[in-house]
Amino acid sequence: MAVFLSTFANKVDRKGRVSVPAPFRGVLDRQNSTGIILYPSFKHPCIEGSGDERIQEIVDSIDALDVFSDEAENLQTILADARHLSIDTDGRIVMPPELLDYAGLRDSATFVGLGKSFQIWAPAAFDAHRERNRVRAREQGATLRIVSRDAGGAL
Amino acid sequence: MAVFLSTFANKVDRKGRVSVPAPFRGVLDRQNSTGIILYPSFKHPCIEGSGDERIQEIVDSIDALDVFSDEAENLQTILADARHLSIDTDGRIVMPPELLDYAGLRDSATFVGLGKSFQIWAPAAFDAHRERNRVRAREQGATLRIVSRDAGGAL
DNA sequence: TGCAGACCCATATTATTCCATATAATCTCC
DNA sequence: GGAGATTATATGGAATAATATGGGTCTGCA
Repeated sequence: MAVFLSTFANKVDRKGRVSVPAPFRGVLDRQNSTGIILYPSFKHPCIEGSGDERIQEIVDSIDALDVFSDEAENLQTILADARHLSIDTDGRIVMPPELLDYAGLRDSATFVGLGKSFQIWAPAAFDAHRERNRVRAREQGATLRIVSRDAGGAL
Repeated sequence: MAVFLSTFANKVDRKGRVSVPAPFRGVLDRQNSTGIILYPSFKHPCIEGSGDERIQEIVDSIDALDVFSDEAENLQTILADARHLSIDTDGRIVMPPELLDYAGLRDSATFVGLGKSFQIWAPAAFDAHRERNRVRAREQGATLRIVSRDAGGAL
């Protein structure tokens, strides 16, 4: 399966238009995706994106649940906030104002490949996020090493 | 299968007419739906909506049930209150007064995509409902995050 | 004849398509 | 291997189409 890789920063014009990075468009083509799905991230101030088959997975998950459960309503919240956007002949999408606001996007957007999906960040917010992740990875890596050494009794 | 996504707020005029959001009309077309089915929600003060297909599923379900069961009667209640509305050449429907009352609709209606179906809310009521859902999703998300070992991070 | 519904039209606003250009990447031929 | 040519990409602006929405007209029905 084709995967979203690497990071690209593109401009957002006055109409809210952004070029989807060409490599991402290639991935979407290979997934036979008719467009692109965007929805606000639960966890971060950024936008989650993917091909449209992802939404089918969420809809199917909801079907498998009790219609009136909290869990089903949580998932439905994703659908209510999600947007299906078509990519125009120039490879651009028009970002809805709600999503621009949610991610704090102004005149630039950073596309971040995450394998099966990707994210869209305000550049400054993404830099901070990446730095936090690096620090945490370093700390947790150190912790893991200490634990495994202790367990092994090498010290 | 095409799914209802996103949220749209449209006006209700003096005659009770509302534009069905164009993306929703597209979904209905792709479902070969001749019109639109509306019925009051069991759980919330809003209107549930879908294409004709969905009602066919409900009718078939009733056929498969014990005629005198509570379940059958619940489903039949839906049918009794459900309305089939046709979409006019301008993409509008005329909302029946009973449904307007039930959802507390006055001069504006919020269409909320939920995948295979959608809901219609009074804007203020929907805002409150959405906020409740967000709080709950955050709480449940927090629980999940702790379980998935993200608690160690600097979030 | 009054009333509600279906249908038609006008229009402002918004969204989509089309076109032009600058920049970057790739290719080709010498 | 390198300079010029060619293509792909990103980006801005203008032209065109779609949408939402208000008002009017014509029916059939009570």
